[in-house]
Amino acid sequence: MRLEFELLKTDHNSFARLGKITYKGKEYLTPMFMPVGTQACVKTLSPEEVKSTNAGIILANTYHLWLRPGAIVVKKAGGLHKFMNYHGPILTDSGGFQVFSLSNPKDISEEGVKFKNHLNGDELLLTPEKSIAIQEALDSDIIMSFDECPPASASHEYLNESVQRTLRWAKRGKLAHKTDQLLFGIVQGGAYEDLRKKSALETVKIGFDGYAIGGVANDHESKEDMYKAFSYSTKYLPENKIRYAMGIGEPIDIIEGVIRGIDIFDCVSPTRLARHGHAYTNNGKINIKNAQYKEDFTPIDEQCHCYACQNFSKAYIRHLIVCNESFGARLLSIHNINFLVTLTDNLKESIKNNKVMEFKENFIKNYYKNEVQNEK
RNA sequence: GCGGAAUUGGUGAAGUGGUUAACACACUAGAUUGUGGCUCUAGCAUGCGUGGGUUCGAUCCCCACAUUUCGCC
Repeated sequence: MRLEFELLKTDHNSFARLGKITYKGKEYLTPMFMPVGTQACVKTLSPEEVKSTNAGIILANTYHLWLRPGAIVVKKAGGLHKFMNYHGPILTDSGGFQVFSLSNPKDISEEGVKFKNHLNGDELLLTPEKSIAIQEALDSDIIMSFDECPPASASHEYLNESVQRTLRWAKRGKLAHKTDQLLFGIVQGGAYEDLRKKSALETVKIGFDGYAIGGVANDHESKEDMYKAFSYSTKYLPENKIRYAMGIGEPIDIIEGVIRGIDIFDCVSPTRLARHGHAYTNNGKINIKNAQYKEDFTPIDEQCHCYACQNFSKAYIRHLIVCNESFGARLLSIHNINFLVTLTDNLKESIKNNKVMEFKENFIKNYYKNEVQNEK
């Protein structure tokens, strides 16, 4: 096994968990936030800059690397780690999310999903076996089962069928899997407890090295529904395996996820928001393009230890973003990833002290302070 | 000094004797959750150089002035 997980402690007042991942002799604690590097690159950042944020695992995407440069090219390069010169743990998404974002329901069959290659229009078929084969060629450390990721607004009837299909695909993927890479199963079922329960129990029965919660935050569903999906899933998952909330999230969603027993998270938002000029702070999200920062020569966050905050002012970063200089997106990406990693570090501390609920109250008080004032 | 042309938001500009002055850029905000990397959404001239006149009605027609520009002396 490339990577071991050990549950160290559970919070006394919630389902929050402190865990330890061991990889190549190095230890990484959970809860953990994983930055996304879809095309074998965390957008705008070098591997050194990614490491400077203290991020552990990073993500790459099967679908995108399959199209470009091709799984064979990455294999010839010696695998993803060598290809992109990142030697920490890497997780690959199965392409399941692209089922949701790039295809129509009618393109989904028992065999797999038909895609139109978004680059040249070629018709492609992705199947559970193919997804596993590509991920094995990429040689990431954690690979994901190929799932269907329907919108949360789908009917109970559709979600039920979808859960069944995802289970059949999970079995096929597990059968096809031959390497020592960890294989994670994915729980679906929208915000319905019966479906999440069935999906979780059946997925566990198949037996995976970790379990993900999918189908959340993909349809502008309410936060309440998202948190239900977390609770209804983790409730039926084994204690000694990693739980992973796919595509989450915003700071508050990470906190709520941790409280409901989730260990790892990934999200594009720190890097995408960075490219669009937004920065996370403990006092809420700011848009650094706002005119009020034009002559603000203080860092984004006085307390922050990231490279951007240690060396540059809001006025300078604003200037870079306004002028479309890529260094601006890079600095904000470093800051935003660092912010989420620090958030999960703070969560680890509060789990140790059984103070997760207090931490959440405090965080909300500061983070949404300005919005509350504006409402008054 | 004489003659011609021009003058429309921060910018480049379209336009018409008749309801809310096109479009683009810039600007001002907002959005973004398993990333199709510069995207999407909204706002932004109570006014068309200034002053008069003609007209039911003028940014548009007429006159004067100002400014810019071209040519000539």
